[in-house]
Amino acid sequence: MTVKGRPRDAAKTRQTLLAAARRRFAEDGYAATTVRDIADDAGVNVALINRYFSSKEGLFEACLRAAGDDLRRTGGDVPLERVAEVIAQQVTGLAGGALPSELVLLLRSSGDEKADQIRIATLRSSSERLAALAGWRPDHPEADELLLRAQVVLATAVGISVLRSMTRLEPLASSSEQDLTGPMRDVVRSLL
Amino acid sequence: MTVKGRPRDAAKTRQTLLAAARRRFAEDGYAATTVRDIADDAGVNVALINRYFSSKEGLFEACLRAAGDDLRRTGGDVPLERVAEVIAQQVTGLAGGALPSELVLLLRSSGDEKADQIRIATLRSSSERLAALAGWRPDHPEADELLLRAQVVLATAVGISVLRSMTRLEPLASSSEQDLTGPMRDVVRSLL
DNA sequence: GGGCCAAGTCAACAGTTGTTTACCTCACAC
DNA sequence: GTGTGAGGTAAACAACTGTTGACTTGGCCC
Repeated sequence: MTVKGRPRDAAKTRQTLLAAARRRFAEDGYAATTVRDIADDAGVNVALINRYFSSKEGLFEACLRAAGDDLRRTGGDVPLERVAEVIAQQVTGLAGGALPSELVLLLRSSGDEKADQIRIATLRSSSERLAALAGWRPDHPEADELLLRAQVVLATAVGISVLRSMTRLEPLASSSEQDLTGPMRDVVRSLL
Repeated sequence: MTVKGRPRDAAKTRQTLLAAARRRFAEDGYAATTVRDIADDAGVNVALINRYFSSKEGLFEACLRAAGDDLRRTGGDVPLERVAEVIAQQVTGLAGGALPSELVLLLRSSGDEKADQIRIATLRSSSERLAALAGWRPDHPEADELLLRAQVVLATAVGISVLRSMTRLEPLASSSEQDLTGPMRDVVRSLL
């Protein structure tokens, strides 16, 4: 039942599956998402998940890796003064197209060890890059305190993303990038 | 196979199940948690879940209600100056005994409509109480902006709880109530 | 002390899940 | 044209899940 007009293309099919999986995993979580859901969204046969990603776990790890890459791309050396607006943009999801914020997916857990390592490595590097903008260096005497503050900034971004995607808490859920830039600027200024 | 020494006591069994469920649902999420897991943790037969809570969904709703009640108890009229330390206490889990922070459970979703209503009602009242401390009134001209700022404070608390419980991001994951009070005070001051 | 009912147990059910296996079919090289 | 291999499909599997109904057991009242 190959879709007419779309030729057989392994790479494209793989990417379609990955995109569908990222959305499902981010929105519904790992356990609540069925491989059949993902395959149906992608308009593709279930068995192809195991063919291209070995297992549901493998697909999930690929999603985490992709989200981590996107996040690294987004935060590629931004000056401290613009951090607030980049975060506001990130959490409102205007960054990566129609996909929900990568931060939400990064928090989903499958219970698998390898997936956990990807997740934590991504979050750690994010918080360190953030701290570095405020002068953080690993060997600085009060390094931990500054890193903790950067992680609280990250936590704010995570919290907003999560509240926006898992609840309909108004006015936060419908707030625009512009609405959030002001508050975020205050948070960043007060912490870093 | 009733445990020797523990007499038959419906109320106690119900509470034991509820406590086990709250921990499991908060730590692993709704879909990843099995009713058999909960029953085993509670040292009780699986069928009792359906007897006392009608269904897995019913048990989950009871958990959300209980977490909401605890949260309301915690935040019972605190002056604005002490909000930061109460939040620091809440997210480090020192408040409700050995249970993980209620905020994490409040974010777990089962896909059920009724559960979603409980969740959002709790979060909404929390953010409104927070905003009210900063002078918020529903009919005030810039009510929405202030409420949004209060929800960003709530988001910070949620983000910290989530990052602490779902990752081992250091130094945030091992930070103490004292470590977090300073940063939280800065956040609250800058937003409210 | 014997009945009675709530508290707790057990086994089986029907549906769903991730995964595998054998099979089909399209596009292209020759 | 025809064979060939990669891309895609279908059906079945075994394990697991929430739920149910018939059953047993313990403690209290008369």
